[in-house]
Amino acid sequence: MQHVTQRRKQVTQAEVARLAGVSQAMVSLVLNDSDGVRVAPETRKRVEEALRQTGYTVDIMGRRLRGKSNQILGVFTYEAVFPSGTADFYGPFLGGIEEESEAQGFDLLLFTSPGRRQGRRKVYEEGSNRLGIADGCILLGRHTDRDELDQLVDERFPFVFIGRRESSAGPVSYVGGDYAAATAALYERLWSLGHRRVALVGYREESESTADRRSGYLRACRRHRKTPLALTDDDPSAVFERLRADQVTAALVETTEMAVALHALAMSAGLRVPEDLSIGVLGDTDPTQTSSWPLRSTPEIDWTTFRIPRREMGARAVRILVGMLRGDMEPGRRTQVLLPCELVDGSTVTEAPRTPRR
Amino acid sequence: MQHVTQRRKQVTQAEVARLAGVSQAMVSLVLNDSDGVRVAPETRKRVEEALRQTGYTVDIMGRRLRGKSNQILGVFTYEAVFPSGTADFYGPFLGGIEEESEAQGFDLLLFTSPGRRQGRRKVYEEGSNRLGIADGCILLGRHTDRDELDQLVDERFPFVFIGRRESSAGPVSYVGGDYAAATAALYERLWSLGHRRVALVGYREESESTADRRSGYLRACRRHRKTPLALTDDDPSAVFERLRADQVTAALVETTEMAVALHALAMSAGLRVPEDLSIGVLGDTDPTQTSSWPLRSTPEIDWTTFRIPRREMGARAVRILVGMLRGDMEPGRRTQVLLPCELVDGSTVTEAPRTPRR
DNA sequence: ACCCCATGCTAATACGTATTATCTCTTGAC
DNA sequence: GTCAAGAGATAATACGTATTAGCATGGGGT
Repeated sequence: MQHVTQRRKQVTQAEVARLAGVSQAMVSLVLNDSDGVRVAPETRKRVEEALRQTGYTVDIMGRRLRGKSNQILGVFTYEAVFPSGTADFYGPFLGGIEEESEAQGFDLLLFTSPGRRQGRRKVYEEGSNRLGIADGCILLGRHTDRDELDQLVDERFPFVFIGRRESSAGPVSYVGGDYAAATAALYERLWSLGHRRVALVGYREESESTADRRSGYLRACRRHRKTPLALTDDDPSAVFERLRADQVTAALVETTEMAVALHALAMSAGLRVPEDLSIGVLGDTDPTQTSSWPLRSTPEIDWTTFRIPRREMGARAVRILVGMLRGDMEPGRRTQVLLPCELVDGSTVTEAPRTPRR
Repeated sequence: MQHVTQRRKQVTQAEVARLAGVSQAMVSLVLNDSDGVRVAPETRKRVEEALRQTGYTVDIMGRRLRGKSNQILGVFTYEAVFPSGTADFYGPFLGGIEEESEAQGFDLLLFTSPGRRQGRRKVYEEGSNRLGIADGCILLGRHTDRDELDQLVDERFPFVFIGRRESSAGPVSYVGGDYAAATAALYERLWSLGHRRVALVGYREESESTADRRSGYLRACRRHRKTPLALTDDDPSAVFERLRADQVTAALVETTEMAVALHALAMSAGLRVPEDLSIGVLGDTDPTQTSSWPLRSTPEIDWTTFRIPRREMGARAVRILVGMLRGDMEPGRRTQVLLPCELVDGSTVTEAPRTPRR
């Protein structure tokens, strides 16, 4: 038993060249089929034969170091991609990404190694940036690190975010859902059903998506000359009390968790949903996301909400990124896309009650 | 508008060195804290200051170019990883793979580009093997290509299969589920419930997993001195008729699809499941797999089956692969693991009927 | 005064690849 | 016979990093 690791002899171009009796450069030329440089058919034959014999595979590091692309798109997620639970947030995104990558002829590099800080991943860990292995990168995840984003923009590394992101360091390419428009549309739906007191219940934490939802809500309020009631309190029962006090007949709720909690509170207070209180969920949001709202055993509720086109977003992001890599765009420009979200009619919204609740 | 792609601005050690007034080597020394080489505290200070100012990050490629091993594990799947449907076959496997990779400090490279032939992916495309990009590779998928597998073994590329595989070219490392034992256990369960005519309904196509299930079934039959009845016909109603003709009281069925079809046929023939016919499913198999059996709108049935430890299999495969890469094993040896599958008691198995069905 | 050695740094090199400049033939035209 | 052209190959180089060999300096021991 030889204790030496039978290291897979990484075949280099130099070895292939030796076997074929040519120079390393010749091998590279044959491999890359460079225009303008002619290779004798006989030599090409010999080199190709040697390539087959040795089972040569290109070393991406060497290649990339030289500044060539290696047909790899990085995918960086701020949380684990495959959760242990059944709920699956990233799945549809990745589905779209995978599908489109395959169509475009790129492999996907999932960055998992950089380690985490407090459960969240970091792009830059101990000053090492692994992103560079890929030609470009797609970033996903709710918990974005501002400084990291800035640094990324600064480095001019080609990347596309899924979900709208802003950076003080410059414009960011992204593909997001048009939450503002969808929220406004949901408001309009409620309005047409007779609701005149519509509240917004959102995250306290400020992120782009939360801001978008609120801006859509505020826009709709302004349009109908109604005073907005935007609640962000983390305490469900306090929120619920506030809704009752203000005689709210419909609530636009940012996450399913919050909606579930409100639903439960309403039930136990003797209110029926939707007859007494209509509830609209602002997007089929991440079911796995941590929330301070207590999530009880959920009966399957057929929420009225809007569908976030996750799969399309993933695919679109890939197309944009590949476009950037091809140099289709002027360097400075960035592509920013908001895809429409389709309204989903569920059973948690109906006409406003005739007599306001006491 | 400059049409040249703006080259990525990467801070290099050389630039840091220039700023600090030292050599590139000095920067590297400071960064790596090499033992034996001493750096003057004052110089170290200056370099560290320059590092902070520039926001330097290590270029992983330059580094790995020296050491080889790029801390990347390849994942090759013979079908798309993220299906568009809700059913998710690969999810749990990948979950385990991801988790363990992260723990081991490896990134994952999903191979999607090699193109497909008739919907199935191919490892070797145009003779070039992209797998070599990774340090080692994990292979998954029902539709394995014999020749490809042989070639892989031949190349001595480090890889681990998920699911038992055999190759004529040599031993293969794998992590599988112990279908034989689990099938035998399910048989024993049925036996203890009084069933004396237990049939096997499996794939016609011969694969390792199918073979394992059958071998477990045959072993159990031998133990109880019963003549096996192993059906592989693709026509559900023919199979069902055969079961009736042979007065079978319990069927071990390889896939959920087949089970669903049998269930439906039994119902429409006036038989109750499980009172008249017990059905055990041999593993919670891939719900997305194509089957010739017609899959009707399925009521959610609480099958009696065994749980395939997918997540554990993924994680284990990674550990084995990383071990191979580290050289823990003697080169020639291969690791072959079968993980136990836990029995799941559902509502499709009960005591054998007193009077055999007519 | 001389040598030795430790200290603190730099120059040089290797890693694998792609590309450019350069070199060597062969051949055809004059 | 000479020259130009051009085909066909090679040498050289750059990419960013880690490491080793080596260079300068100075202090202490003999």
